[in-house]
Amino acid sequence: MRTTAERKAETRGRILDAAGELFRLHGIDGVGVDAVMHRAGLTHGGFYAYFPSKEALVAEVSAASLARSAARWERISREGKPQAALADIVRSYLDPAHVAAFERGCVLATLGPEIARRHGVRPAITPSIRQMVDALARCLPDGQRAAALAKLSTLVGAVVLARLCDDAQFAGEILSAAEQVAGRRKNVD
Amino acid sequence: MRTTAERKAETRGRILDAAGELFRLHGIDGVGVDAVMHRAGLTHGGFYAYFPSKEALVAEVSAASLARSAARWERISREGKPQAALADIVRSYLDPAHVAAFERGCVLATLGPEIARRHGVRPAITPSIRQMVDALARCLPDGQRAAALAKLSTLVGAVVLARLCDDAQFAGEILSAAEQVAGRRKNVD
DNA sequence: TGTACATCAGTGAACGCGCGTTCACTGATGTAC
DNA sequence: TGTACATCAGTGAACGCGCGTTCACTGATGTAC
Repeated sequence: MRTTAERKAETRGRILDAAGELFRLHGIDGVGVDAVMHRAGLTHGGFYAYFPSKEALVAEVSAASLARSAARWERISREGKPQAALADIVRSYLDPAHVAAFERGCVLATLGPEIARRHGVRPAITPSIRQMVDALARCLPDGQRAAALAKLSTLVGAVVLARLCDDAQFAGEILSAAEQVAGRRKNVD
Repeated sequence: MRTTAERKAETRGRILDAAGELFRLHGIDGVGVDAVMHRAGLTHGGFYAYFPSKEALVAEVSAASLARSAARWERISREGKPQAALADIVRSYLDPAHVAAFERGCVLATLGPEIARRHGVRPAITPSIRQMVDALARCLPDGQRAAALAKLSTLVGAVVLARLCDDAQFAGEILSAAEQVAGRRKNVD
C-alpha cells in the first residue's frame, strides 16, 4: 500500500518531467496528451487518473519547473559572496549550450508568452518570479531593487533573442553582451 | 485590371493584418486558417489563393510586423537627439497600455519563443533584429554596441515578465525599472 | 504456506470536434465586338 | 450604347487527421483466511 502510493507518485513525476521537456521543445499547443504519456512510457488513457485536464498539467509543470529554478537561485545567492553568486547565476543562465537546449531551458524564456496568455497559470508563476528577483537583489548593494528587476529582464530577453537569431555568431554576441551588463554589480563603466 | 490587382493586394493586406492580431492574441497554434479568414471578412477556402500554406503566412506576417517596428526605430534614431530618441523608443516599448495590448505588441516579446521553434521563419526575422540593435546603438555614445544589445534584451525581457505577473503593481515595477535602466545613456549611477 | 478475492494502475477503443488543405463551383466584373 | 463572353476572387462542402476526453476493461499486486 505504501509502495503503491510511492509508485504512483513516481509515475506522476515521470509525466510531469515528460511534459516539461516536450512543452518547451514544441510549445504547449504543439504537444498532445498522448505524446506526453508516450514519453512517460504509458498510454494516453491513463492521463486522467493523474490530472483533471491538460490545462491543469500545464499549470503544474510550469509552476514546478520555475519553482525549481527559483530555489536554485536562492540557494546560490545565500551561499557564496555576492559578486561570485551573481556571476554564477548570470553565466549559467546565458551559457550558449544551455540556451540551445530548449527542452531544459528556463520556463520564462522558453514558454513565457504562451503561459502569459493562460491567465489561470499566472498566479502559480508570479511568486517564483519574485523569488528570482529577490535572489538577484541579494547579490547587489542595498537599494538596487530596480537593478535586480532590470537584470532579470535582460537575462530573459537575451535568451529569447539569441534563439531567434539565425546567425550563431550574432546570437553569441547578444549572450555575451547580456552577461557583461547583467553580471556587473555596480552600474558604473 | 489595374483595379483588380490593387484590390487583391488590399485583400492580402487584410489577411496579414488579421493574422498578425490573432496570432499575437492567441498564439500561432491557437489560431486556425479559418479564424484568420473570418476576421479578414472572407471564408477559409480562399486562403490558398494568397498563401501556399499556414506556415508561409506565419513567416510573412512575423517578418512584416517586425520590419515595421525596426523601420520605426531607425527613423526615430535618425531624427531627434540621441538622448531623446532613446527615451522615446524605450518609453513607448515599455508603456503599460502597449504591453497590455497583446494584439499590437512587439513580435519579439509576444511570439518570440514560438517563432524561434520554427526554423524556417528565423532568417526573415534576424535582419530586423540587427536593425533594431543598430538603431539603439545610434542613440548611444560610440563603442557601446554591447550596451545596445543588452538594452534590447532588457526591453524584450521586461515585456515578457510583466505579462507573466499576475499582480499589476509588480508588473509596473518591472516596466519602470527596465525603463530607468534601458533609458540611461551612460552606464553610470 | 496456499488459495480466493478485492483493489486499482494502466489499457486501448471510441466520442465529437476543429484543424490544414483541396476542389468543383458561382457570380461579379472587365473586355470584345 | 448594348450584348455575349472570359476571367478569376471568393465560396462552401469535403477530405483525412490528430486533438482532449471518456469509459468499459484487464491483469498485476496486496490482503484475508
